[in-house]
Amino acid sequence: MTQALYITLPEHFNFRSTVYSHGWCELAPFGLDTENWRLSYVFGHGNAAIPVSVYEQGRRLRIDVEGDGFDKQQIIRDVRHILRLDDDLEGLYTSIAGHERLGWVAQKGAGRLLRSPTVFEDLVKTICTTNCSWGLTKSMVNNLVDKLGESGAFPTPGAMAAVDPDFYRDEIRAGYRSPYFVELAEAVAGGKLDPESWLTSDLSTPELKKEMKKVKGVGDYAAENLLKLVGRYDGLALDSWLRSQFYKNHNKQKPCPDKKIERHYKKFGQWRGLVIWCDMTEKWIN
DNA sequence: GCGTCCAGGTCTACC
DNA sequence: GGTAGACCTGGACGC
Repeated sequence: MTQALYITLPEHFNFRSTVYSHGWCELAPFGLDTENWRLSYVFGHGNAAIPVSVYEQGRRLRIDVEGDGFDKQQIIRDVRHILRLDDDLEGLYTSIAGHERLGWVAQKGAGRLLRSPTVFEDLVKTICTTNCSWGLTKSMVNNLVDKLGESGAFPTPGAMAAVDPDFYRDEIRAGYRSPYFVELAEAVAGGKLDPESWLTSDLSTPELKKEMKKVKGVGDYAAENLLKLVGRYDGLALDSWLRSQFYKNHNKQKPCPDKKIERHYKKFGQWRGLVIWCDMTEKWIN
């Protein structure tokens, strides 16, 4: 049985640019049907797995939900969260106003970065992006969902804490990250760490970054990527891909120190992390 | 077939 | 605070 829910879309929202904002739409339990332009996801609510399919219908977003007995308001809250529907990007658009190269961002209503329903899931996925190819990232995340998730949903901290490092090495193919996942899952499941609190933290960005880096496997890049996903854009989150794109677009293909990249985007202030991301991913969106 | 390199980096030991 | 070396995996590449 399929039920439909609807959300009225805000101004300056672009469904496709949000879905394509970064690689998250390729990571389970997300799925993308580009023929019909539907984004699918499997929510884990309690012990239930709830598959949904999200697509545009005029200025509304339609959510097809499989099954019954689910909490409609929670589904709507979660969809608003993953698509960043309540994010205010006026500051971003103001910071790039009149900029020749970046005019398309405001024009398209781009700048919203797709995220998972929980910071925990984004944290685990971010660790899966470090020091490996994108193909291996997808493989690790697929394995987590297939082997530890409930009916296609992303595994809970409890489920991830219930297996040992050998399981992560042998089944998830997580390599040296294996003990990091056990330690993280145990801390979250045991209440010692609450990544969800990062969404509303009063800490300054440098202090919050420091907190994030206490998690094993989270360094500068991973922390700054997570900061973007909790709505703070004053870190560039430089990784090998972003650096190579900068060299191609702004430095005649030649490598340069990170400080030069930082200088280039300094003028965009607290929005610089989002500006560099939009600047380097223009071809994905347009 | 085999060895090397490197990808959406981070940790630890050492200075 | 800065840096060298180690670290899983798997695909690409050269030989």
